Amino acid sequence: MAVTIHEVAKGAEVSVSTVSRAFTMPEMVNAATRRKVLQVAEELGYQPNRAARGLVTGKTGNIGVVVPDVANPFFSAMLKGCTARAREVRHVVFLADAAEDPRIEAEVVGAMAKQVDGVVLCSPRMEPAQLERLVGTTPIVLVNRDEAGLPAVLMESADGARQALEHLAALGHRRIAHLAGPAASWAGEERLRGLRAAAPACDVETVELGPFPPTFQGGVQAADLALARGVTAILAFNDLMAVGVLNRLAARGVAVPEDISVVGYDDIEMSSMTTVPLTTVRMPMEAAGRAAVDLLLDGLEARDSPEPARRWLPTQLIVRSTTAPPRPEPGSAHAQAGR
Amino acid sequence: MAVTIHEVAKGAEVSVSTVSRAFTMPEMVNAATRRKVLQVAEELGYQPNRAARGLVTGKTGNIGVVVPDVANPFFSAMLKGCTARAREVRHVVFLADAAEDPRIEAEVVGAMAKQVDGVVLCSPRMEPAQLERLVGTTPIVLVNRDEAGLPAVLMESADGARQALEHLAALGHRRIAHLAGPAASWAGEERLRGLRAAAPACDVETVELGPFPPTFQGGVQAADLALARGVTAILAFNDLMAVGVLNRLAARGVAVPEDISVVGYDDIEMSSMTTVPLTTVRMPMEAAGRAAVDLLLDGLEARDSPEPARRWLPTQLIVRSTTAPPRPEPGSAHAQAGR
DNA sequence: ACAGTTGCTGCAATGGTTTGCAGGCTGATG
DNA sequence: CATCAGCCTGCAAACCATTGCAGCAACTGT
Repeated sequence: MAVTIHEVAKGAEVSVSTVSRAFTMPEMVNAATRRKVLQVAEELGYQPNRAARGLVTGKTGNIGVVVPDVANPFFSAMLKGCTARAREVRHVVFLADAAEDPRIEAEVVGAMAKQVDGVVLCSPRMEPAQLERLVGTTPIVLVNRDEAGLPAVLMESADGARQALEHLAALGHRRIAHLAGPAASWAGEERLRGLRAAAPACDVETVELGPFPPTFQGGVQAADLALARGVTAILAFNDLMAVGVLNRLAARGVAVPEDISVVGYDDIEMSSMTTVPLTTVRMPMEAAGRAAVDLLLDGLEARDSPEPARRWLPTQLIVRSTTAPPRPEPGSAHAQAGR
Repeated sequence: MAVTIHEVAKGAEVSVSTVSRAFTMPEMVNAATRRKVLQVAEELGYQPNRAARGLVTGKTGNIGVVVPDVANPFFSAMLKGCTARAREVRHVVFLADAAEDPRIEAEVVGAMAKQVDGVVLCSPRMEPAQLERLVGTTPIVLVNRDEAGLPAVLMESADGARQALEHLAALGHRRIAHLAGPAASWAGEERLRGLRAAAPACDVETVELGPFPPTFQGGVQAADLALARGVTAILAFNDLMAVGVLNRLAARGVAVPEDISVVGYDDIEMSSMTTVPLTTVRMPMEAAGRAAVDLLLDGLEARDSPEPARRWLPTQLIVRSTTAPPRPEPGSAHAQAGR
């Protein structure tokens, strides 16, 4: 059905080798011959079959990407980075959605392994041991997870948390709740680390709540708990939770940012669309996707480098409208009289 | 590097043919032999190389999916449906993000064509002529677009618009704005068709505005125009626009749903998370993705059927909190005195 | 005119898998 | 015991592309 290299060869009256070379090693074939070949190929609509090439060269030009959930904006942004970068370097991507299931994660990389040059694992949920088993199957790069021995692109989650905390502290907040996400989250641990490290210097007391599901519902659930603890600001695990918090707070009649400040994490699209736009720390998800495929491809070139490459991407606090100075305490010396 | 059928054959002391058959035509090989083969394969961690199989059988077990923008929740939901269904039928998906560019769309299906059994094109932006050219390259099924001669899965957009309109009419609205999306959108045309068909029967006057970009910004821009036209309700092209409308309305001090009703379209995740949850018509995006891969695979089986298959999926109005009866007109006979 | 380059091209092997065909073994039938 | 029909199994060709090697022509320098 589809047109092969043989038909082009026949059409251009050359051997298949020449056709092949015309595409992959242009300088090796006579300019006139090449022109002819390319022209015939164009007319016939020939597209090389990369699978066949992969068989002989060992390089397929495909890369695998597995995400826990494509419908999650955090991951779809990452995925977008991967596909965009892959296209730039003339690769195509195999996608697998693991449906948040560690077993599926392992299974799909096995299924893809033979057809790709390597796979990028976004926030893999699986155990280190399982991960270990996958290495050797095919080259791997991790995103948003740090496992000894594996190349990874990481985001400075801890630093983001620090920025958020300092921002809040500078506004005058002294008692801040942190709503944790899933216990197993690497990024979550990092954030907590950053928070704990920065808290003393900022002279703030953190109230650690959770874990909660990293969803809108998780946020509404957490809001009440935070409120009961008498904090003036809330740091949510991610934007989805933060939006849940915002909603619950509105429902209970507490004003944001007047009564309480809220900051999210990730900066998904939605964050700028809430009725009062969300202050959040931006994670460079798309950049992470791009970096991951670069790392993967570089790693394939340079087999030699002993220690696994890792790329750190900066995070940045985006101040919007859900943060403000806390209401002055009634008896406080600093209470502003006028106004 | 990777373990091939040959090593399994050696390990199980049989020929490669037998190993191959043990996997693909189990009933043809002796039960004991098969057990042995499967066991050795398991031990060695053998995974068949589907690319090689594809070369000889012409069926790769891969399907291509191209979307205009993975980061768009509408498409990521569709994509999720595709990947989920593909996994169930033991296929893997090749993903391409066309970045909303018709040229890229055409290009990527060309690039994938040889490696997949067919491709599903989600809301393709390209011209009918271009589309035509692609047919013949590889089997294709369309989603959310109706082009003569091609199998497609379609959503009853017109009916969704009808439901929304009737809902609004039943609440008492008589003058309703419709905010159109991109002019080239098939779904948009369908909706308009449904709207126009239903309006007379409902005794409502529609004010057709647009086209606008189908985004948050498009919505804020459109809101002012709608307001100026003195409507009591707004039907937006999609939820993103509706959220933009909501925001702009809030900023201008008009209360939703008291002063004006708003209904969106699509029912993306975000719709239920706005401070006042959005009334919208639900598009079965994930179901559409699943249906698309089914249609594609069925089409491959039954080459014979002459007329292209098409699957229509129902849409459904989801009433949440942005719709309510309009404020009674000051001089109206029906104005409620008490209260 | 000759040997040595240089530049281009074709032959044939290669990769991992499927599959048509033929051969071998077992057991049943006569 | 001969025949024949299943069953299984192996051999070898095929799929599409890449690439080392060798061949060939034209050109260089002498």
